[in-house]
Amino acid sequence: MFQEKYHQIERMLRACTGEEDVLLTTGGDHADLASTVAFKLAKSEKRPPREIAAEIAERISADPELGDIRVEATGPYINFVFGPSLLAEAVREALEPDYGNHPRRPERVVLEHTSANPNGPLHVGHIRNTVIGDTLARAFRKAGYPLEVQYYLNDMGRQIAIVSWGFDHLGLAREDGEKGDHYVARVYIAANREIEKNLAITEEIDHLMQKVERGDAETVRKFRAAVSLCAEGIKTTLAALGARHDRFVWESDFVRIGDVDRIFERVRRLPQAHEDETLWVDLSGEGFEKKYILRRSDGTSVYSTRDLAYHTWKGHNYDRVIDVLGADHKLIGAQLQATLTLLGEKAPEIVFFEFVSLPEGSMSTRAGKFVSADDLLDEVTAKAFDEVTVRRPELPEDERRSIARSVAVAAIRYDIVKVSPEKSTVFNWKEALDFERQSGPYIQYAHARACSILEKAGEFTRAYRYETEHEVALARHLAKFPAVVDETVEELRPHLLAAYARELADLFNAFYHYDPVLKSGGETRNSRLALVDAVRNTLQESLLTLGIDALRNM
RNA sequence: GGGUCUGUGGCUUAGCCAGGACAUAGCGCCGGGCUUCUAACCCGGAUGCCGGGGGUUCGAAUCCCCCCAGGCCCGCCA
Repeated sequence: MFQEKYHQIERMLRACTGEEDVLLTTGGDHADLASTVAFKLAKSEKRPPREIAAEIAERISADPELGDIRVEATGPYINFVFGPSLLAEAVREALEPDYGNHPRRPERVVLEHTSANPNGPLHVGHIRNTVIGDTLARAFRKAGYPLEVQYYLNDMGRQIAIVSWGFDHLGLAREDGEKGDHYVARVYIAANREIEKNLAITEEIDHLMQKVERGDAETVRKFRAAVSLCAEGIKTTLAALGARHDRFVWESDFVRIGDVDRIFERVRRLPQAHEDETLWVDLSGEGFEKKYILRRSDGTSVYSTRDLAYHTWKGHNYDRVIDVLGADHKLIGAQLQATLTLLGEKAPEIVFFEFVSLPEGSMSTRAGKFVSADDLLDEVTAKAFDEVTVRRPELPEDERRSIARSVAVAAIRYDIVKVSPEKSTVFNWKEALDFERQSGPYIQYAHARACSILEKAGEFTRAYRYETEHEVALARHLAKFPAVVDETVEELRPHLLAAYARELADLFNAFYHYDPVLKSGGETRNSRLALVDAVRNTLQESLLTLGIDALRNM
């Protein structure tokens, strides 16, 4: 309804003013939609904007196509306010199952996210990638796109060689109950300590990398074993966070099936290519200073070469290619895009997010300086269990445990997704453990409240008459949800969805305190119950899109 | 040094790309509200030269230039 009315009003304003861009936006507190086109016309017509706004408002309000929308000029602004029948329509739409879903769209999308190196567990920096990526994935599916989510497993990098060397030489045993990824990190950290003590080991690592690139069976088997062990642990963590990948793509496959060699051949034919002891591309024409090296002097490929092969493959199999990457990949991401373009391939769209650090500085798997996602989940779940036990002591323990797990994921995911990706952040335990306003649990709580009211209400006949300030504000906000899903996907900004859900919870809580539902009667009661149900459904759909459980009880 | 992102009340943060109506909200602080639909809640109050300086514009947190501060990047690592 909202998007339809937006386009209708835009059309009417265009017809009325002759302007292409009629400067139509959401009107905030003032209106559902508002235009500042009068300012623009004031210049060419040399007349005061308020005069022009008044004229436009008058002409448009005379048009029967307008329907149940009130137009008024407030000074130079032209405001459009939805009338009662549109508010009723908004609530009716918000009651539909899968509210916010868009019709199927044709473009096949591949979204890559997380793709952390399998040399240790995911830490609080990695899961910013996971939460942004998984939320976008859910939003894309809601927006109607056929989507595949991929994790690119770097299984032949230097750090894997180090892990493999560590397994062979350090004799560290796996502890009881130790997750594979944490075990791998322990070996990786210890191996790095050895390398610091004895630099000759570096040559052994180089040798391992040459062997794996040549496809030496024993070395490949060892690398795969280490990577699998770590990846299993990572998958467990991803599942606990509610993030699902459709496919894990192994980097070494692109070497094995010959795609990397084909990239070498194609790059070599580029006018920008240079071949001495290495193969490199001169991207100075694209604004990059340094050589973009794709083949080492020992003949092996580097990460960038394999990434070119991977993205070439993605470009051939999908219409849109999207990567979620940390800001430390900005340069290499831009070089990748530039080189793919030179090769005539599709360049990916990249969503960058800035770094998460600890109060004491940057995180480092190699130095063992990080807060793992597993530890974070454990701590937050323990706190959530305490909270739910205080509030709902009568619930059986297994139910409290289950609620605590959902609340913990909500707290963690929301805490991450609510911040714009371009902001760098410092991990903070106090904020991570906060379940109050502007948190995931706060939104879950609003949803549970709505469920509770509906449960107590029993049968009722829906009505749709909204008059109080709080009812009207809620209905207006409900109408915007499909547009927010669209905007999230178009701008690749998942925090828009986070803000929307929080605002809806805020409005619902205010309504809850001012407008009694069960104690009202007749059409008011039926209208408010329908509104509560519509809010419940919309909160549920937005929480689901954020990867947060919509609890009925907490 | 070059590139890039960020800088909004004590702290965290929205708005910036597509310039307009009193700059968004939370935490913290002060003061209220639970025999009433779940108080993980609500209401009121104090707190802002939107990093600094120029410019463009009828109008700048938003666009342009310079400067300052911080993060990240600048490897035959990934």
